[in-house]
Amino acid sequence: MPEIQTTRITIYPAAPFNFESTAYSHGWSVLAPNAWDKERQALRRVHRLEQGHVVLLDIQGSASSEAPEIHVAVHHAEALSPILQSQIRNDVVQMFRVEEDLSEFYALCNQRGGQWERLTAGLGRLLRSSSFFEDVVKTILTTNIQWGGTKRMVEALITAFGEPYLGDENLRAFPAPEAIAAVSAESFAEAVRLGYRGPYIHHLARQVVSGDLQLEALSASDLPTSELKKELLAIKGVGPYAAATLLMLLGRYDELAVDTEFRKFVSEKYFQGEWPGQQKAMSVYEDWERWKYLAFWFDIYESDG
DNA sequence: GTCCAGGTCGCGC
DNA sequence: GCGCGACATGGA
Repeated sequence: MPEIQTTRITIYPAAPFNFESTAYSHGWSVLAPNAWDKERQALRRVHRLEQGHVVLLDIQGSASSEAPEIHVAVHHAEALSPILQSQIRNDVVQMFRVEEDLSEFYALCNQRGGQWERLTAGLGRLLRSSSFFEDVVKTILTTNIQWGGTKRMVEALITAFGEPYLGDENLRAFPAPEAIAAVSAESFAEAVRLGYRGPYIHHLARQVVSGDLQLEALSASDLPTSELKKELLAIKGVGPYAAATLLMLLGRYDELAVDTEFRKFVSEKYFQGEWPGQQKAMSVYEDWERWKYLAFWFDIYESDG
């Protein structure tokens, strides 16, 4: 057993920034290889670096909302070069959307008043993954399945193809596309029971590895949302719901992800339990301009209490 | 056993 | 462009 070292990295987001609400903002917080430690209000993640190192991240926020800080404890065996440390910093910055400017959204929240004002204290950031590949795979695995099924499939995928942290079979990182692409579609389907989604994931991994699909470049592109959406819809397994979810993950909130959850909530809250049709349902959030997704998300969140 | 899930695909019209 | 059945899997 190699000796474990801990390297600490501190990130200083601009205020307002609420760590807990970002870390625990949606299902991604508890979807492997992430885990939420409620006691310590800490996000743990088995994290694979580009060069193949696997480290364990323990991420916490500071108490102060005036001068917010993110404390990352990196547990590792091999030495962590400054380059690797900087990569980890960038990954955490992406996951927590440290550089996303929500001031325009907050202005709309203040106009609305009431429950919406609470968000302006640095809420509204929804956790991302450190790679868009991981976000796309996970999003495809949320379609036509209950949340329990999504968790099971993601865990199975990680168990079969994720690299372990220090040889610990129970702590594995999210698989690199190369690991999935290395096996045949048949072996992949046998190794991980993803149902009809299996071929989509395998094909996606092969496309990413071959360079036919430049996912990470796409995620960083400044294409207009409508064109970006077209590119996302071209991915097998990604339809209107998944595309809107992925746009949200990329910080574009103009599209609503219409699914059973959306239908149920909007019907009940605004239309006496009747589904009014997609156009009318979406019109509920029309005046949120390019912040519709966040408005819907926190409409549910605030209604749940 | 039967139904169906935070949908999407591929067809036929 | 729109409607419709099929789709793998396992939990409810």
